[in-house]
Amino acid sequence: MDANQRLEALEAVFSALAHRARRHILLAIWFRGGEMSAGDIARRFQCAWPTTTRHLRVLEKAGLLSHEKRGRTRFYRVNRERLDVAREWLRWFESDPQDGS
Amino acid sequence: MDANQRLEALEAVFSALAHRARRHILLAIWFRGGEMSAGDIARRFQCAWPTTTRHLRVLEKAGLLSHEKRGRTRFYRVNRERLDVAREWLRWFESDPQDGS
DNA sequence: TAAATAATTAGCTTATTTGCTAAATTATAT
DNA sequence: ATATAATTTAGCAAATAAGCTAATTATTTA
Repeated sequence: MDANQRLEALEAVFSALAHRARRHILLAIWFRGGEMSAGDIARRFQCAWPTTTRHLRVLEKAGLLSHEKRGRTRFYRVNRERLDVAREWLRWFESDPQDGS
Repeated sequence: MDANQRLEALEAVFSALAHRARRHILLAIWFRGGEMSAGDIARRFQCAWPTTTRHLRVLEKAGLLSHEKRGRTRFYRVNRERLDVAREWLRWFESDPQDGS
């Protein structure tokens, strides 16, 4: 992964995590065993199904989810390791700041 | 901090981190020694000063920055510990998922 | 006090995001 | 073949976010 890809990943991951519903979806899938069908996800939330579908797409484009189709059902699962993109960015602030002025 | 405040904090922190310029501002201040004047921040970025001012306000409302006024200059500093709000959310995904269905 | 400097606030425009309903797609069951 | 179920895509309206310029506020210097 080159520097540019890493920047894009950062952008996508942090943007995806910015919406309450999307954070909620990730948690819901994770605590259901890491995998959940689109319908079950949609039913768990108040908003209309197409709205949830779009949230799923945003999460998937960010690499935080992937899906597999079994019959007419799509199962989404969390790509837990992709959250490291955010974790790594946060790590910049773990060591004391240098004065680079 | 009660549950509702924690949710609001989460919302504010992740929303603030969603914008490239704001992440960049945090890093710039941090690596300048943890403190930097509004003018120095504004000059470091391509966008107009008022745009940066608004980014600073978003970051400050999220608790990620605070400022102190010395003369006519405002110095912003990073509230490093506030990033824990994001770190803690990410920790949900550290232990293996439970099947709670 | 007037001019200059540091920064913000106001207000406007454009772009993006979010939510909705209706229509389309794909797969299973009758 | 037809109907039903699971889900997405299309397309629109409303809300939010982001950028800009011009005006304002507060502080220091001449």
